[in-house]
Amino acid sequence: MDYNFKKIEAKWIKYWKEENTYLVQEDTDQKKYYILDMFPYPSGSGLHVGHPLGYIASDIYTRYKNLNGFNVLHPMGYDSFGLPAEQYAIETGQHPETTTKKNIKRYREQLDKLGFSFDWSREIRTSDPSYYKWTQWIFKQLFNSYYCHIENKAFPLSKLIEEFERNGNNNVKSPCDNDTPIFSSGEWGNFSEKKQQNILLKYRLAYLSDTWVNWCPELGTVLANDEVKDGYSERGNFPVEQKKMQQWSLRITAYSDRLLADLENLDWSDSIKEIQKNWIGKSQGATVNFLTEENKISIEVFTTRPDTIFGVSFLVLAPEHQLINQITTEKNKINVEQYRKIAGLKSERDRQSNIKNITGVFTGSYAYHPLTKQKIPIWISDYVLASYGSGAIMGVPCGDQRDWDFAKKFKLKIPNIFKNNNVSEGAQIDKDAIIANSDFLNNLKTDLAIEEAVKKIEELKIGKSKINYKIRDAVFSRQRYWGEPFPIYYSDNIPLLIESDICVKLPLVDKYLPTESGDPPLARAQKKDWNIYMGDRMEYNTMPGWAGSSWYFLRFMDPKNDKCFTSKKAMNYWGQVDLYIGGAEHAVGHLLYSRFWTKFLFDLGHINFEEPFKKLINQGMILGRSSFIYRVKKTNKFVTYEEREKYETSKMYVDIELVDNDILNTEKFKKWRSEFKNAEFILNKNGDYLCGFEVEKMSKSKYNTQTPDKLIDRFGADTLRMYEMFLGPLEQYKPWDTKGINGVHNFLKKFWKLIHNNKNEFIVSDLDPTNEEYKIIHACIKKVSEDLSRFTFNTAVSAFMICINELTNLKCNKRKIITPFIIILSPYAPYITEEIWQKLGNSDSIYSANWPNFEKKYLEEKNYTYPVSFNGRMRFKLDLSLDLSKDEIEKIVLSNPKTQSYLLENKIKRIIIIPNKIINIVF
RNA sequence: GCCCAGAUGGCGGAAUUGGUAGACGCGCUGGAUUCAAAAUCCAGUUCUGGCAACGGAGUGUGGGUUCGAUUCCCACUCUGGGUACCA
Repeated sequence: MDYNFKKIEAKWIKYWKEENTYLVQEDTDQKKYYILDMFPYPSGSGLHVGHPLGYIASDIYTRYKNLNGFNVLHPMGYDSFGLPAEQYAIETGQHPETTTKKNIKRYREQLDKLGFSFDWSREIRTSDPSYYKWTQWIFKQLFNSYYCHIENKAFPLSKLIEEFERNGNNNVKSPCDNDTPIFSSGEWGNFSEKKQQNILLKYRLAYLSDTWVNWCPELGTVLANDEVKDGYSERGNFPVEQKKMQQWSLRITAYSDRLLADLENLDWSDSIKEIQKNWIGKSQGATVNFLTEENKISIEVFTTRPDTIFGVSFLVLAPEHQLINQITTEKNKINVEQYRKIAGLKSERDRQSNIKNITGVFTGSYAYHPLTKQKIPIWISDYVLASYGSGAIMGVPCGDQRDWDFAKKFKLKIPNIFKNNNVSEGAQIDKDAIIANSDFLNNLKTDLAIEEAVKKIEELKIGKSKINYKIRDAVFSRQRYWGEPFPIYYSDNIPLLIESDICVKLPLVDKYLPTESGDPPLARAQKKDWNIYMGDRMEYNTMPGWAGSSWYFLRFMDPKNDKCFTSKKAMNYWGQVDLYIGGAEHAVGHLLYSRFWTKFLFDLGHINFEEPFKKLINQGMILGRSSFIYRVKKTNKFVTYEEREKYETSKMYVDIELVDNDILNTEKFKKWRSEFKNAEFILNKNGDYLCGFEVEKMSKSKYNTQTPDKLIDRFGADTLRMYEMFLGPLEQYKPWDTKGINGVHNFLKKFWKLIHNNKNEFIVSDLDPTNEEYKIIHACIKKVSEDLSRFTFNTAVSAFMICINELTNLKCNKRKIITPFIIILSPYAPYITEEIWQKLGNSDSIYSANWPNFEKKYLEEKNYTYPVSFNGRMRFKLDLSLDLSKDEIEKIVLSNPKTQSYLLENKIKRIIIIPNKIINIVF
């Protein structure tokens, strides 16, 4: 083998480690650049080929920036808390820390092989107490803060307490729980300590509230949406219901407006900004109160279309609405109860997506229309969500399609409120429609009618103008073991902070399951198992996966600091992340929460920037091919793909390692998980179990991951790096396929051959290059520089190939050409270029070289080959001097005999000549 | 359902501002080398008619704007991602 990549790569991994080539320090003489990858969750299946895609791109850009004189921070770490490790712990009894450490070791080995320029001295792990100590610290800050809408920022709670002592809460404009009472300073002073704490909890940015969870009674635990399939638990296939549970929440809604407004200045893709915008979901509308006929209960609805108020013919409440019990008449109680039970089994997503299957139930009660005083029926339906608006809507079948469908199904009235409108076909959703049959709103267009309607509603005191947000406060607790414990204990049922600096460490437990009474796993820990224990009990919940990832970019700047989360000095130098690369699937989770925490820390003066990530690139996913098996419901029998329709089945992922050519290895499958030990199979005619498949996201939960190891072994990391880039644009989604990898490997071999003789001896020429050779290398420098500056990593690979093809044709192995070539290639293929850099006689790393400038003079052209088109269709080409004027070009073209043969008898209408571009003759 | 993307040869993709559609690579076909194979090198390769010269069609579908559309506009189809406890 001439190009011995194995030897070369092993040599340079060792060198970089020994020489600390990629160690980064603050250096105020140098301009900084901070490049960050979304750090991985270290799953048991190892790094898959999708992970390095972004890391390779960021590594290439890091090296490019570095060669251009920047001091580049490019760290890596692990988001090491998470469900899969816990699941594995439940199954095997191993502590998640053990498996996590093992997985991290594996990841590190894989990452090292890929030749990344990470500064590993800065590695962080979110599950390490030295890290989560500071996650807890941030939680403490959130717990001890409230948001002030007057100054539009967060403040320490002490400021709020002072205000309560002085004036009560009458003038306070701060987001708080809906049931917060109004009190005077005197009343505040007379409240018991417990009552005061309860009230403060209603203002804290981290607070306790009741929220809905997927509860699986049989497993005695809360499930992630991911773990629920069609209303059953993926594990064990048990029914799942919705249950209310007291949990920690973070008041992200306080920041809605700022999170929305500041999107504007971010260098992020429009689509991701749009996703966040829609997630925040700011809408201007109004609340309207409807009084019930009998007991005069007021039902508040929220609407974005108050202009359609005269079209209301019914009200709909969410099945969870608090007033239902009071409203429902005796006669309808049974129906309503039944309906609520069924709705409780459905997930929110099911309720929203199943619009063809309209369901609902009548409460038996009526409300008065606040303007027309007409009687309108009050219904319950699961298409109304308790969590949005007020959990109740006014049904306007004439103006809203869902309302129209609902009215049709239950034979409710559909009063028309638009000019020239026919209500029998469907709702009128055109925003330009003119209002009719609506008293004072007649003949108005939507915009104006909304204004007038709101004015009237406020005047009559039947409602208020209101800005509503779709975004909800973020639920911040999980009933899990493998997450950050809260620095919280309870005394007399009041949650209190552990004030000392000590990190509350995860206690040991005997099992990673919930207790028999349904408490989270931490409730199993004995008092002595906690490194700190206070009050009646400790908090049993842990923090969610996104806690640690919401601020990790700050810790990388100063990862070893044990005095604070990151020193001011480090923060002032590194500042914002200049370039953040990661998947678009984090659009509203991680990317929104990090923005929230950054703003919060900014408000308290801990950091001096308000947005974490200046520029964001979303690498497209590398998609995998998942395999599926079909379990016959409520059994341990699995039916082959062909026969699956004959049974009632649920579709399940199966590890692609157990599948070859879509045929399941049933023996391996039985050993896969203990629950399948006695699995039975219904096979096809050939006696095989055929799996179904889908091309989709590569993910551990889909068991469809492919690792890079085998490819590195066969082709080397330089080849894999270039191939992943060559696959297509970074941002695009693409299915994984190794077919083309040979081409990239051949390129490196070809390059090697150009500068080595038959005996594999290195050989370069010291002759001066010709203009032609200079032109080739400078065209390549130009193309690669441009491509890198616009992040099109794939086209640069072609440019390298073209360059080597052309140099090979000229048999050019001149030092003055090869040197700049390896420098621009080094970000892509760091190993082979280090090797050649050394062979060229350099004693330092190629990492300390300078990026070459391309020189225009080598690329200037005197002539251009014009495509000559007739009616836009290219017919022939004409090589012309670029000095010619338009008139001269026209003369030459018209006098060309070919022109006549295409024109024939036709008269020329127009001739379009764009110098250096095209000639088009229109006839 | 809702929100966001994407669709170009047999395959991955290129065409940067509306200006030669298919760069580069894979695969395939033929040839050279070889006892043979691998490796390497050379030539061809969108489809279609034709010996050829040269035509016709063509960037998911249908329409529009333009001298000119993969690129801009409108309507749709399919695929993927997210949808609040996977990360």
